[in-house]
Amino acid sequence: MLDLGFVRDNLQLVRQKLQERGLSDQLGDFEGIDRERRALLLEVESLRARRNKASQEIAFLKRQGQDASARIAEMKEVGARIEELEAQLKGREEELRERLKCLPNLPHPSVPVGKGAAENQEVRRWGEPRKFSFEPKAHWDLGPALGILDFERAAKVAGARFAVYWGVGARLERALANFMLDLHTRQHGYLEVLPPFIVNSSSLFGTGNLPKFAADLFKLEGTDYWLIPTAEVPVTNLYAGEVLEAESLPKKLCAWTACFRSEAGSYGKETRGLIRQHQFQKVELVKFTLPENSYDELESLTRDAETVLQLLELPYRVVALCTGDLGFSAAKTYDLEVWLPSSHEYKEISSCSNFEAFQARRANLRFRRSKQGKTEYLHTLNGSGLAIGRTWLAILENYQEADGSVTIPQVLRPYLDGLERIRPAE
RNA sequence: GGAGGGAUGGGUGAGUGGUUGAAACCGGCGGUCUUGAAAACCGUUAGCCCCGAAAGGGGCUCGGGGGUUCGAAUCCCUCUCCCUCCGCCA
Repeated sequence: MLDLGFVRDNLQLVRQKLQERGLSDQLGDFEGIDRERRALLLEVESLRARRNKASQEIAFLKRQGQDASARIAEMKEVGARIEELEAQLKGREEELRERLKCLPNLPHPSVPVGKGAAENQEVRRWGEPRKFSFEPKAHWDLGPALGILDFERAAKVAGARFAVYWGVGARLERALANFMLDLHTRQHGYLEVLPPFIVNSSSLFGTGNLPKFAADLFKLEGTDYWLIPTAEVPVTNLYAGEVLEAESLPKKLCAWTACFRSEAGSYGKETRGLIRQHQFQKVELVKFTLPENSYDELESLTRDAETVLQLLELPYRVVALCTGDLGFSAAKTYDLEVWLPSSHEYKEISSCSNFEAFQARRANLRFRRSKQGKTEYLHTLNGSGLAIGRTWLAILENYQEADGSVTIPQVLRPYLDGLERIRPAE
């Protein structure tokens, strides 16, 4: 959420940034409503001041055993007037809050201006896509042929966009989770946390998923519980409402969770394979930082995520999302895209973002520079490190052999009892 | 699922309609004393918002929301969370 005072003082800028995102002007008569709001507030508060003073007089008169009925009658009227004005004030505040809640974050000046994914800017590439001496297969052919991936039975027990992993397939998924968690906790200084996979709506508001994006989520019927679309939601809200010490920043957390997405509106898009599922696993990196450090922290967080791909020796590129492709809460985002030989393209496998104080304001995440200092909003960042399902499929496709077997990347072998290759089941 | 109890400032905890934004204690900060530290003593110690150039003035907040009242931390309703007991359960 943007700061009310900031929006008031920078309406032009906010309007321009909205436009750069390719969004229509949702501000409406922001200034007018705010002006009315402040006029009402002024009047209500002065009436309340009057009532407070009179209340003391009434108390005094009563204690003296004198008659206070005249003052009481007078205050009865004042009270009614206050009530009237309060209702109006509440209406104005509500209007402003509704607008503010639905306003996206402002893109950072370094974010390229553009309409959509086509105008994202490639920042760097790593690794050389392998030259195949045969036609590389897609993972949705390789996996089932190896007997480690099964969409039919998943459809039977759940439905479309679910998968069942069998045997080594399941182990590979688990090995990837362990490998990523070990890397980030041992080499990159993150603290592992295991959060709830179900959250309340207040947490989803904190990260910016609500109120606008309820359709992307699974809600548990008859409750205020939602399945998490990413560990970002529970982890970012861990310190909601708290005031942290500046010395405790940055806090670097990493979490393995299942993630659940309704994928409403994506019908017909990437329906085959593991790319777009209702349920997948992910290791998420989350940082809470000082405002002045957040952009450096974004660079290092992105590098931490890239390290996973480098160690797995999967070719990838880094792109800076343009204004038109940027998520609602993000001020700046780098996507990591892994090479997929079957489709001859780079496919998103991680998204690393700086949210600046946008989520901090919504979730009330603050810090203090000194004991007697003022509280300030901290900055939040997160990135996938990595999406496990997509890493799994990238390994299958990039490490496949002509006979349909798949070589296990070196770094994963210790997690699989030294297994070097997945071969078709007998 | 059933029955009961609770939520007050950084912490413990008092306060059951009127100078209570809130006692006391602990903690924190500043000081006195000391070579230094401890102890002791003294002082100080919530947040948010509005008006204002500032000085200053005002408002709101005792888990959230609503109500009663001239006036609510205190009374009523409701929601959330926590605790105890019973049942069930990994």
